[in-house]
Amino acid sequence: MSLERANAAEDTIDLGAGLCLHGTRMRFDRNEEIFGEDEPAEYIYRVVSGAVRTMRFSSDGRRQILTFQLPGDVFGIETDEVHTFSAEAVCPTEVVMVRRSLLEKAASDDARATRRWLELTCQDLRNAQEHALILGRKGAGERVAAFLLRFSDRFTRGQELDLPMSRADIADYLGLTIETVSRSFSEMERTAAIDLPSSRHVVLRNRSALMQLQAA
Amino acid sequence: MSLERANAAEDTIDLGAGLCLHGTRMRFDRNEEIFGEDEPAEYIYRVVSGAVRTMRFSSDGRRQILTFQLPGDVFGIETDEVHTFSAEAVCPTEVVMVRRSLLEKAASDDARATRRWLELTCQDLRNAQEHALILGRKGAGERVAAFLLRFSDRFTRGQELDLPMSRADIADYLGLTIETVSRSFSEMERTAAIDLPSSRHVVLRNRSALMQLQAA
DNA sequence: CGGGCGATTGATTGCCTTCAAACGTGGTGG
DNA sequence: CCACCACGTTTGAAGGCAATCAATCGCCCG
Repeated sequence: MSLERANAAEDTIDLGAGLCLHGTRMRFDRNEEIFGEDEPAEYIYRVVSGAVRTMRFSSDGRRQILTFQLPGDVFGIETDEVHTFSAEAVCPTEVVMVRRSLLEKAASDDARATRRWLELTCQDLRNAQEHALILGRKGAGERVAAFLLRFSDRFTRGQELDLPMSRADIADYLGLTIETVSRSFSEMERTAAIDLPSSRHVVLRNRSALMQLQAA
Repeated sequence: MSLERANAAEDTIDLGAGLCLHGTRMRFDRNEEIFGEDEPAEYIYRVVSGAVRTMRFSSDGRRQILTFQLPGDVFGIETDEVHTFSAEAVCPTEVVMVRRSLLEKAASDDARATRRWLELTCQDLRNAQEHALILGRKGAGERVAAFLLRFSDRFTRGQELDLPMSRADIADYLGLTIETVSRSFSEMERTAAIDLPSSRHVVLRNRSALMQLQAA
């Protein structure tokens, strides 16, 4: 019984102050689309396990990854009726999806829900601005170092991170090419800032060296 | 009497639905700081005339301009207690500043105020994401063309725009150097996409050519 | 008329991209 | 169980685009 309740509790998006929106759990395969740009925004999402990328495409097909969403992150909540970006699973991923109408209802019933929604959006905005700083004013090595440090808190166990995403994903997040990202990793390994036991597994050997590298 | 009321009405920030926050008008000289990063966020602002740039600096001093705020635009409203970016007047500028506590009060009294706040933040987020696409995936000419088109609706009279900002500002907004921006303008003039009667005055001669140029 | 600042133009450098090839690993079928 | 294939990654060589360095121009203001 308490187990049932615990499971039920997990299929929600928590807005704090005891406000939980109930939704349904959903699985997505690697590279499967969760929603597309210009599609009606019917649901909001929370990552349960795995990882999600949100992205936009330029008219000639170049891809810019806007964010990586990790377990616990909420995404897809815009005030717009239509998604302004698309979202895909980076790897096999579980999400909870909640009808947007439930969020709208909660927001009109309880001011704290709107407030929480606002705070989530502000957080996204700060992240986007930090991202703009990286894209506009940093060199390749600096971008990759900043990437590792930015996500080291999130998918880390000690100093070891397991990257769920490919080099192509990192490249499209940082505005670089696959090759340049790979070279930056190799360079960091040669300078003993990191270890690369495998391409997706990074060990931060010298965090302060990374901090210095990142310092655009 | 009616004139007095009209003037008073202008010293407000309008949240829609009849919600107006009263503030005080303020003038800033060219390049004068309005607020700085990490300063307590005591006020929110609306541009009355002139133009404002918001920006962040990397640790070694490189500047990234995040947005240009034009008359009518509201800026400086974050949920954070502290500004995460700084703001300066691009040219002699008038703003209305409203105590943040007034906004917080309005938001806790009226759900529509929070909702409006949320919508403004979402708009900022969309702009930031569009900006990321430009910074991450476009070449120099494409960036400058996108810049002209993006702002052509705002400070335009017909096909003529008066840029309030310097080449340095444009460069720091687009993640380029002054020289590259200048060369892009010259190139556009040579290909008859624009005219440049003076460095701050641009005439859009061939809008579809610009659209094509921008198409990353 | 002279000074200063912003903008333009030119020459060169350097970093990242592009093109190309080899490597390694995980998965599949023989 | 091993061979083979596909795909992601790494590495190398060459080229291109924007940054840098440097000089001139034009304009506003004193």
